[in-house]
Amino acid sequence: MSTAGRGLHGRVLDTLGPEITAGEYPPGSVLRTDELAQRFDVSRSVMREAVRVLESMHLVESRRRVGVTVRPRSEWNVYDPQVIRWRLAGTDRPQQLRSLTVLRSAVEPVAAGLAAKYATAEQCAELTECALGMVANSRGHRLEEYLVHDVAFHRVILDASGNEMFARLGDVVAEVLAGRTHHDVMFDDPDPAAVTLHVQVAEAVRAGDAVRAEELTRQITVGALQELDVLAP
Amino acid sequence: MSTAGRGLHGRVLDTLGPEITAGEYPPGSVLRTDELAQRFDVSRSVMREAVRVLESMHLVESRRRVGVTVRPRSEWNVYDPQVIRWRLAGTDRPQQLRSLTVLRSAVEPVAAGLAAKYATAEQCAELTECALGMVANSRGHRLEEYLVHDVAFHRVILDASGNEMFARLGDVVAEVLAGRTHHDVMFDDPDPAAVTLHVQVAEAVRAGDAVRAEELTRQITVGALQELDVLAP
DNA sequence: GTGACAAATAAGTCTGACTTTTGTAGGCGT
DNA sequence: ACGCCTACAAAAGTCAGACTTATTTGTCAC
Repeated sequence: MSTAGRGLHGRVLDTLGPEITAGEYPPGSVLRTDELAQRFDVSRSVMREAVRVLESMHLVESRRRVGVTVRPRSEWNVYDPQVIRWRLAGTDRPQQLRSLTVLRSAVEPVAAGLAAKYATAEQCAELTECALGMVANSRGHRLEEYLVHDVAFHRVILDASGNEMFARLGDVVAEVLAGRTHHDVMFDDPDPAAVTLHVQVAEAVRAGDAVRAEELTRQITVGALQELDVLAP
Repeated sequence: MSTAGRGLHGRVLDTLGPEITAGEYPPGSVLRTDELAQRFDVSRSVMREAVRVLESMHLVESRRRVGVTVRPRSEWNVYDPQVIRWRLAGTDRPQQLRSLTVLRSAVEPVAAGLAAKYATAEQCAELTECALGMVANSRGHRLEEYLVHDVAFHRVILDASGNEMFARLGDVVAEVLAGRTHHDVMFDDPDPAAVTLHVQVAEAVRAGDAVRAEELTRQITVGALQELDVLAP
């Protein structure tokens, strides 16, 4: 599911990345390439490649005669899917989940409005299909099946918006939704009101009613925010 | 201003990155590290580090016995500031500018609403100061001075939202605004209505009126979208 | 205290040899 | 003709060692 450490440097990142994003090395901490290479039992070339990747994510900065210093959280590339995954897997999970949900509340309504304008007939059909799938699995502890359709629904909306940057948030939304189902408290069955809203959004998009699609989606995201407030006050 | 090629691999990226994002190598194209190393006159180690960075941005994929293949645009990490800069500097500029402006139209209103809730007294003061600076430079061809305050204004809003992911869009917004002033057609003086809106947003945030701050900011971003439609239909 | 100079240090770079994976081509039998 | 298996080759991946360069820090003279 994850990037899967293809190559040695990837395996190094799989443990070093989460350590850094979890805050195990406070900002300003200094790591030395040689020591890291020894610790992970890899050559310096491999270690350097790993450091370069971390550097490109703005997690660390490498300077001569100083070492590899950890940058403050405020400078991280928090939109990097890899960084997001690392943070979701570690101690930063609650804050990361909140940030992402707020981001969703900003982006998804606008995306839905655009989808109402630009969605193809095929996308409309797919959307309706997803909504029906959600309805069909909204009762009887079918959380896994429900999740699949929920994720697909939001992916279609983001894709249909026609905005490449919105579309790229599909993976992120997928992980937020999956996280809600698997890790966090989830009621036995999804909120019926939310299910209805999804169906209505599909209708609005199909009808080309941008204002309505946007407003309905806003209600969905407001619900997600409230859900979060209940769990983590 | 840019990342500035610290180190040899950085200098390689400064030319190879823009080439890829400009679409000079169509998706599926295969590059070989040895050839690239020769072309840029660097050692393979350095070239490998550069490839690793491109790989972490999902611009390319490196596979044994095949080479370094360019990935389709739909898989790029389009939120990576470096990728954004490369695209803004190349042939992708119009599309990138549109994507970012649409993203702004989604994020900034919500950010302003949150800022109205969470902004500190200091941030409110800073905001008012920026708005005043915009007014003061809104006439008489003082585009540069105006730009400085405009950028600062939006940065404060995004920071004051309290959402780390919104805050990280400050640099992006800065480059969009700078691009509008420098590269694209810009009227001799900024739109007076936009200036007024900024002042009103500052007031609304200070007053803690989230709904009003959001709505006013939405008007600002709608203006930015219309501006774009005029330039690139 | 200030300035210049010297030493120490860690990243940066290059090279060459070796390993591992994997796509492809060729041979074989059915 | 078709499928399967093997052998080869190509390219990335890895490693070790020697060398370079920038930057900090400490020292000494003034």
